[in-house]
Amino acid sequence: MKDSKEQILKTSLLLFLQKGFKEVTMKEIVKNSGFSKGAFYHYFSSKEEVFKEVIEVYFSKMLHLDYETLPSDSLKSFYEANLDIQHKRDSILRSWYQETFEGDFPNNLYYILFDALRLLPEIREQQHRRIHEELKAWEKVIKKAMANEEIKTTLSSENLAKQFVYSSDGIAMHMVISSSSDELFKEVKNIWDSLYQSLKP
Amino acid sequence: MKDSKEQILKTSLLLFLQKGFKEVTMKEIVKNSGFSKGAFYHYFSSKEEVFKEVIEVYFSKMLHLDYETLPSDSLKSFYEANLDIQHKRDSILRSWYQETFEGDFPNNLYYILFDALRLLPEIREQQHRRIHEELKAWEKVIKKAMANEEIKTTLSSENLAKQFVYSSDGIAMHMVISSSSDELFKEVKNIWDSLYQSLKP
DNA sequence: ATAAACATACCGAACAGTCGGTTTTATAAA
DNA sequence: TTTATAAAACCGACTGTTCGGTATGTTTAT
Repeated sequence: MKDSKEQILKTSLLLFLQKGFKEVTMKEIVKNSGFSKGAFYHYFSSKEEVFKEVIEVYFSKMLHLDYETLPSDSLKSFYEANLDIQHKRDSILRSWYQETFEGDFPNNLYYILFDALRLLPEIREQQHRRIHEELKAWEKVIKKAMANEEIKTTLSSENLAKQFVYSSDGIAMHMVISSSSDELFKEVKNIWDSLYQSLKP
Repeated sequence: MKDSKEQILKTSLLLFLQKGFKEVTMKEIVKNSGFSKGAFYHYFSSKEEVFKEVIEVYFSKMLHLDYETLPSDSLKSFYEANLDIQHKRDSILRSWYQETFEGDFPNNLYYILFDALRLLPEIREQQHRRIHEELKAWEKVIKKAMANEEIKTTLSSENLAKQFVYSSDGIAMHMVISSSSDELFKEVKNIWDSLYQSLKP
C-alpha cells in the first residue's frame, strides 16, 4: 500500500481504538497522521470509509487466528501457542501506539468492535463465524486430548471448549474495567493452567 | 423523583444503551421523552449531567448485586438465585424499552459501561470494587460447598470462583456479537450446570 | 401573585466534507 | 541532459449543517 495511505490508516486505527468512531474528528486524523484534509480525501471518500478500511485491513486480522497452524498434538501446547500469538500481536499494537502517541495504550479492543458491529452490519456474521470456528478448533483438540488420555473429565468436549474460550473473554472484559492489560495474559494463563491441572487423569 | 425528570432519565438511559453517549443528540432525548429543550434544561444542566445521573440512578444499580441476600447454603442454589435475579432485571429493562421504542432491544450493556468508564473516572474504581466483591462472594460460597462436600475439586476456591464469574462475562461478550441475548441466560446456566456437575464428589 | 414547569426561537462552535489551487513525481520528447 | 506535460499528491480556507446550550418567553399549579 502507498506509504501515506497506510500512515493515515494506522493513525486512524489507533485513534479509533482510543475513542471510538464518533469521538474521533477529521481534524485529529489529519493532524496526527501528518497530512492535510486534501490528502485524506485524496485517499478516502469519507470518515466512514476509513473506518471500514481500518476494520478490514487491521482489526479483522487482529481477531482472526488460523487454528490449523497451532500445534494440536496436546491441549497444553495448543493453548500455550494460542496465548503466545495473542501476546505477540498485543506487543506490536502497543509499540505502534507508542511511536505515534505518548501516554498509556487504550486498553479496550471491544470498543472499536462494538462500533464496527453498529456501523458495518456485515461484521456481525463474520465475527459470528470466527467464534464458531474458534470453539470448533478447541473442541477438536480437546477430543483428541481425551482420546490419548492427556486429560480426563466428565465434561463434554463442547462444554470444556466453551469453558476455555469464555473464561479468556471474561477475563478480557474484566481487564477493560481494571485497565491493566499487562496482567491479561498472565491471568488467562493462570486460569487455563488451573483448569488444565484439574483435568489431569 | 418528579415524574417528568424520571421520564427524561429513563428515555436517556434507553437511548444511551442504544447508541452510546456521543451518538445520542439532545434533539433525540427531548423528542423521545416527549418534552422540550426548556424542560430538559430545567431539570439538567447539561448532556453530561443526565448521563452521569443515568449511570448513578439506573446503571450502577443494574450491575450491583447484594450477595448477602443470596442463599449461600449450597453453591447450586447460590448460582441459580444469581441467574434468576439477572434474568428478572433483564426483563424489566426490556419491557421499559418496548414501552418507549419499537424494534429490538440493543443487546449491549457494555457499550454504556465503556462510555461511563471514559467520561466518569470515579466509575472505574467503583466497578473494580464491584468485581472484587463478586469474586469474594463466590469464593466464600465455594469454600463452604467444599467443606460440606457438596463439591470436590483440585482447583483452589479462588480459581473456581473465577471460572464461574469469567465464563458468564465471556458468554455475555459473545452474545453481544451474536446479538441473541434471549439465549444468554440459557447458555450461562448450561455452562454453570456442567461445571457444577464436573465438581460432584 | 408567584414560582415552578414547560415551550421555542435562536446562538456560536464544531463538525464532515468541498474546492480551487500548488507542489511533487513520473514520463517522454527534444 | 534538458524541457514539456500530465497526473498524482497534497494543501488549507471555506461551506452548509448539526450540535449542545441559552434567552426569552408562556402556561400551569398553588
